[in-house]
Amino acid sequence: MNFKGKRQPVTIPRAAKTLRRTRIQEEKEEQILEAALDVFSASGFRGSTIDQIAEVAGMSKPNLLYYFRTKEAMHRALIDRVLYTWLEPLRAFDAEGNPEEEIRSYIRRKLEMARDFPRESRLFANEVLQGAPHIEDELKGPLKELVDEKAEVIRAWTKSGKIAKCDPYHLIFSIWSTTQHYADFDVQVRAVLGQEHSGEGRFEDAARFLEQLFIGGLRPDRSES
Amino acid sequence: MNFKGKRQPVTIPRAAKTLRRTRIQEEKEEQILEAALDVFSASGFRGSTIDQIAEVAGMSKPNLLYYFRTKEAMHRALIDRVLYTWLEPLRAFDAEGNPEEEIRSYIRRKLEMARDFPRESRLFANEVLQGAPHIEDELKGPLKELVDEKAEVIRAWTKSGKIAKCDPYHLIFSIWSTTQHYADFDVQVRAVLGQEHSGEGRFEDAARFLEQLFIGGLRPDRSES
DNA sequence: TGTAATGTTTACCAATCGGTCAAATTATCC
DNA sequence: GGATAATTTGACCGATTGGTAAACATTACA
Repeated sequence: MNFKGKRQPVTIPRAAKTLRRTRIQEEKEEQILEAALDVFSASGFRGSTIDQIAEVAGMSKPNLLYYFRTKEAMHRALIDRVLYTWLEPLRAFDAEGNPEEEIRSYIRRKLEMARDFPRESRLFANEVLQGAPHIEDELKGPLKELVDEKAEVIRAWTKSGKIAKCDPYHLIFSIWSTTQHYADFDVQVRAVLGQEHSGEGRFEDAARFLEQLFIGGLRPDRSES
Repeated sequence: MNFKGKRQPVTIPRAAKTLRRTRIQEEKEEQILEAALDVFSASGFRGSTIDQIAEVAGMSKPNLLYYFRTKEAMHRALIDRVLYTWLEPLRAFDAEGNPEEEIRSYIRRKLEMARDFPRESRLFANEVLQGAPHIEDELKGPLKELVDEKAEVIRAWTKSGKIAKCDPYHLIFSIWSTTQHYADFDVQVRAVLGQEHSGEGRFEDAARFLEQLFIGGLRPDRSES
């Protein structure tokens, strides 16, 4: 009551007094981010509206804005929450493991994520495709560092002859693009395969092909001059 | 003067009297589509505004709408114009050619398109990513037919043992995704590679890697049980 | 050169956008 | 149960959206 002015929404004080966090807050923010994921992943940031998100979340627009003060804040919260999870498979890439097996399981994992979390994949795809205006820092920071680290691992493998000599960065790009394709371009994949091949077997087929491609393509057998 | 009502914009009569088509029409429509490509490819359909396009095109909004009556009409005209060109590389896939060489040059061509026409790539990527609401018919029609045809060619190659046994559809998907990645996710690629590797050599590196990957991965050498 | 067709612009519209406000409602805690 | 803080809502705001109307300017062509 010190100031007659506006009471601050909860998401701001949260930083100040970290202790208090209502059950309702927990639930509603969850609800909102879930809806936001639906909408942002389907239309991109600019193409999405707060009203859409509110409708999907089943609450009024001002109510949304009570928890997240702006559309940007929603998007940011979503990105932050999803990014860590999204990089998990790459983080699991183990320098000590068997190269062939590591690559194989990385492909598997990425493909599973494309199957099980297509909205998350599309969220990033939309963002990056449109110039990554909101996640540039994440790309140049944490992402680059992680990739640099893993590229070094791969380079070591190539040097010791465990896999064919190749550019580790482009290898990683290729695994990303081929696997995420099944989430991001799902409509196209379905359209081309037709109904007959659009069942769940689709992902098994893709996994088999990609393993064959990458394992075969990286086999150190012959000298690739 | 027969009707006092609105004069029809040119793009409609065009269908009726195909003969007349002004020099100005030619130029302005070109100008508009060029600007529209800029904007749509950067923000997707829903995220783009007519005002943006008008500004890029250097003309007033009503003037744009004189040539294309709606935002949708612009988008459609753009899609129609670009689609044929975009499928050209796949169309060039030759059943009679040497499999290894055909695949190699298909990769090259797709990669060149990603480098030289990134906006076109992103235009489609945006559209497909957001559920292809405007090009569903094209995907299920012309695209599917072309892919079916070329998949048959590849299948013949695998059966005759010229390349390793593999799913032709997923092979095509993989070539699409890996090559278009360099256009669609350009920002990410740059961010990860850093400035030092973001020069023109980038595409040469990518080409080398992808050829190695696909040629190696499809070599029929050993029996892939 | 005149005039009809074509092209361009200013002013405007209703709908929707992101976001605010104050009042009303509900949960929390003593 | 009452005070207090947290939550929710309807009404609203200025800016922007896609698109229109009609006056005005230019071009093509006889």
